[in-house]
Amino acid sequence: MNSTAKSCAALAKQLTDSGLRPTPQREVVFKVILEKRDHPTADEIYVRVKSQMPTISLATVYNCLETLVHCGLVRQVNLERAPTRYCPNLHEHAHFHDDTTGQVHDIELPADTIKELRKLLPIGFDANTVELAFRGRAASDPHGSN
Amino acid sequence: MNSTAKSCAALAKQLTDSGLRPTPQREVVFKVILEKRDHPTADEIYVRVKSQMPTISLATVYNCLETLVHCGLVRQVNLERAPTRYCPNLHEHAHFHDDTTGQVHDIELPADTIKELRKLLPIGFDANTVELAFRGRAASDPHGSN
DNA sequence: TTCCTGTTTAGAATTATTCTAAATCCATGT
DNA sequence: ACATGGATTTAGAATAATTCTAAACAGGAA
Repeated sequence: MNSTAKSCAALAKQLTDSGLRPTPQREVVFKVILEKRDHPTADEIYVRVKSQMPTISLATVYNCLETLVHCGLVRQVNLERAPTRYCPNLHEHAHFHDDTTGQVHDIELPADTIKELRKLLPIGFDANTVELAFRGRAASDPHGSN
Repeated sequence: MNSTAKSCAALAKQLTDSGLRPTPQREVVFKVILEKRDHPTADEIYVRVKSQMPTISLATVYNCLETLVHCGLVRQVNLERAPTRYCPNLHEHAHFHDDTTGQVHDIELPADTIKELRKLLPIGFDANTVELAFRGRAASDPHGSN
């Protein structure tokens, strides 16, 4: 089971499973996020989508993103005080925010890292999400990611 | 060495060390953050400060906060898409954001947790900050913190 | 005192996001 | 095929957090 969302076929299924419609707007937004995995912001997604579907509105992009996040097809990444970014990598992973370039890199984690981190919580705390984010600078092209 | 900022005396020193002036505004903002450690937002700080110094402006509160963060007297906490919060606990610690109440709790971490997390970074990545945040719900008063 | 630089202030500006209300779409029942 | 109703999209207004701007102010060095 690859936890990275793969295709628009998956999209249609996931949407209808949630009682939602696989509309052209949702498809193109999803496609754009899959295409270039650089953690784009809503605005960047808007620009990219417009070239394929010039009539789409920014509000729709926000709507679609909300829907995709809700269905678990896309993850939302909030780093420091900056526009929210979107990420189709559904693996448990951390993010590295490069202060120099502003780019966001995925950092894959050993299988049980998040599980271990959860154990650090005192009793009484029940986390449904764990976010691990680094900030700093990355060598120009650390491992070919973007 | 207690890494939690303790007093306004410490403030004055830290500021002058950085070539900045220990102004009344900076002092009162700092005092308010120390007083009630509930991770207040800039706006909440503004309200609290105004009762002691009614002429202060919101912009000044933002300025002072920026200064305090710069001097390392206060930490900035950004959780999901919400107003930035401020925290005088300078220990390495994580945050737990309670979805139900909106409250933020400090989670103290074993001494080397952050160091271990840093090791997970591929070569070429050099992090100067590591943020670990949980979201979920906490038992009504998990351990008397707020 | 005068000058200089750092600081504060009020209000305008910016930016990301959400809201609103009207238009449109689509599946369904007739 | 056709009307109905709920979901979706749209454009633009509204909101909220933060930053910017320009003018006033303050305090220390010359």
